[in-house]
Amino acid sequence: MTDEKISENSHVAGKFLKPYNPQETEPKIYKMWEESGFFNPDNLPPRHKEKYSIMLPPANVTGVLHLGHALTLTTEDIMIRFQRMRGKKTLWLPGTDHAAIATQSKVEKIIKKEEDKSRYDLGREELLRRINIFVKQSHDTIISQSKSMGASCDWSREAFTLDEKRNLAVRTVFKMMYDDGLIYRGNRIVNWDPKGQTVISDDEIVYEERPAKFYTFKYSKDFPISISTTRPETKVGDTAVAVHPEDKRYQKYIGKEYDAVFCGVPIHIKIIADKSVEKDFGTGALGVTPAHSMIDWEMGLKNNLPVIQVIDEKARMMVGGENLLGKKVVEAREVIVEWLKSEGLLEKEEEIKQNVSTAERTGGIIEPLPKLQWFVAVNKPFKLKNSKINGIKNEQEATLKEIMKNTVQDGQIKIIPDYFNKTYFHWIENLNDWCISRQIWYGHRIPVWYRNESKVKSQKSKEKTNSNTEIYCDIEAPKGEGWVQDEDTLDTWFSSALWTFSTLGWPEKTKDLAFYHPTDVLETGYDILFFWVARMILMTGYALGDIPFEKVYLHGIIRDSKGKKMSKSLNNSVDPTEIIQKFGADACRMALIVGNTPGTDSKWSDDKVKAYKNFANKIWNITRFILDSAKEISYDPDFNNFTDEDKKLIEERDAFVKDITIDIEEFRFYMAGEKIYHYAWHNFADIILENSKGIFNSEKVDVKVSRKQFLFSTLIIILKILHPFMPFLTEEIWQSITDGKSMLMIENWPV
RNA sequence: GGGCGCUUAGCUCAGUUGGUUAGAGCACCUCAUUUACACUGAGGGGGUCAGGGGUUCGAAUCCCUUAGCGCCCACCA
Repeated sequence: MTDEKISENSHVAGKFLKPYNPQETEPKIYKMWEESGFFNPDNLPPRHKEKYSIMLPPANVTGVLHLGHALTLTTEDIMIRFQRMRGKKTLWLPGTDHAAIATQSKVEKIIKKEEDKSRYDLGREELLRRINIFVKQSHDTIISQSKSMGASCDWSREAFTLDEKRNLAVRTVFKMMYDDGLIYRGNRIVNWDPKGQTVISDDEIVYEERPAKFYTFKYSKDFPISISTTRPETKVGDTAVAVHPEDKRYQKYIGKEYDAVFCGVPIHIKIIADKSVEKDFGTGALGVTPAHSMIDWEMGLKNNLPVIQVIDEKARMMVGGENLLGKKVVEAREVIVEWLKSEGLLEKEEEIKQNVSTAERTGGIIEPLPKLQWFVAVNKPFKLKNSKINGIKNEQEATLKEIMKNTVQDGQIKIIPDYFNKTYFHWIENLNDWCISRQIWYGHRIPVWYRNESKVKSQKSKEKTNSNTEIYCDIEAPKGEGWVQDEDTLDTWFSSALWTFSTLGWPEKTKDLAFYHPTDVLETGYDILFFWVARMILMTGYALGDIPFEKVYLHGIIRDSKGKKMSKSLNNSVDPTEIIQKFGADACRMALIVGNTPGTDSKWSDDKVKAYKNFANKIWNITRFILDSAKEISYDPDFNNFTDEDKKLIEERDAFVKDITIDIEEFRFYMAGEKIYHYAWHNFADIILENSKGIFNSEKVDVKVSRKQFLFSTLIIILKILHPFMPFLTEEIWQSITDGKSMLMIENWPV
């Protein structure tokens, strides 16, 4: 303690006669912080030298803040405020995410409901205009809510995943990867979402268990082998039947070819052998539909089978007579089953449970379709430039998968809690090429232009570029006539994957980039470990040859009091704004942090918040007591003549402060918060303050002075160590007792 | 099918890498009340640490095993 002054003005103590009022205090304090400029590291006093940086996970601009955001904001604000007080030059860079599919489908839904119009009725330009209006509102709500949580972000550096600078970063990385052969255009089976009318990546699929019927039948009366399927409607697109090469029942048929008319559609079937067929499943024979199944597609490639697409982008039949053509797949299924029955071909109909793939954002049932799309190759070697990645030398050949693996394997990036390493590696092992193109309009347009392309998109069954097509990929559009830009946009995670460095101005070589990157910690929910964290490691490793962050702190999901995930459909969401209104942001923050260990889900209860609201008032009254008692003694920061009893208390207190400092350094916020609560209330207030009453009533001046000085200095320490957790309350008290001469936010941490 | 995690007081959870008698908050019970604070204080009850086995001087903690719960990945047509 050096320069703190505690005011002795009587009006100061008077203010504490009323209970603490967070609603009145918080906006006022936040305004003061913002006006001080200290959220921006450039404005911090000279003692702040060493950098400490965190990039806030950009919130989706799809609506309002929920408790998950509140937890992110609180946890990161604790880290930032703690490090700022310890003298670090702290940058906490905020922003928002355009969340391509999520945002577009949300706006589309609104337009559909209000005007009964689709995006095609509006057209690309008008839809984007509407989305931008929605996004602006959504953004403003999110920012003001983040501020009400007390977040000490540097708003002057705020970024958006779809603003101009981030768009330049996206185009630059795309071009680099294209030139390195890591981004390629390929025709293959992709996950088509008929509801969202776009392709999605493997990670955006959610499996739902549903009952299904498993049919066993023959294509025709004279076809020798029975097959089984849950999707008879796709069988009009079959071009082979696959059996296991060692299956004695079917060996004699391998290589033979048959013609049949299946529900009015002529089909030509070749019998092939493939080891991936399980002899004991179903009939042991598999009808191969290369156009509508991932596995069948691969078999088709190996065996050079024709690919016949029979289902279109709207999940309707593209072949057959009146009974089939144009029908939705579910209806077509019934038609075919009826036909099988009437022809006496259906042998068995079983009830089974099946995992249906659905689109995460729209809920649409995924229809695997062959399409020409853009991919990032994760297993293709390239020369890594400027490598600082462990185990990969500069200019050495490496794959993106290796970058993701090496950085975490050798502890260059540390994941907290560490058991998520296993989940992470497991994911990488199963990772396939990343489909990055989306058929939606809101997002980063793919920086590729075509000339002489013969209506690639309209030919539904054969998506290929004709041989005359010229392809041009660059950061800017090509000069010359006749170039048409790719219609598609990029997966939203492509741009958020660049977040740690695009926010710092890359590809420009900015001072910020040199100073603040790599960032210190990435704090986010474990549910986006794959979507985001892994992709950031991939992209940063590729573009900068470096890690994006040194530590990954994964928090759990906040569930409702019964342990259910909060969701709009269940109507069990808790609005942080309401909690702040009722209990104050500080109380909300404490409730989110205490008892919440990393990687573990926690249950929300208003009772918990109430307890911390009471705690805020307790601190308030502790201050009042100290200011009110033994008023004749004023604070002397240099006082040193403590009684033995007080020396012991100081020793205890200082040991406690060291202890919680280590807890915070080692990311045990849940524990530090609880310990501070316990020390302040049940040790300092209940024991020490109670005991002081007797001392202040006595006539021993030395003892009184010693105790009063101890109480003063301990109050200061409690305010400081509690500040990262309850910034508003502590700053408000600080402002009062120092008469506004300094700011707690940038005070020295007491050890 | 593969992987991860959880099971500790009525409830929600800690337990820092094995070390006195297992902790906290909330809830509950008793008492106190012109008290800094009722957004309060003093005290109290309550646990075979999921079950079983093992390692150890010593286990909630390490190993094996059984049961239940939850999550992630794969997607058998």
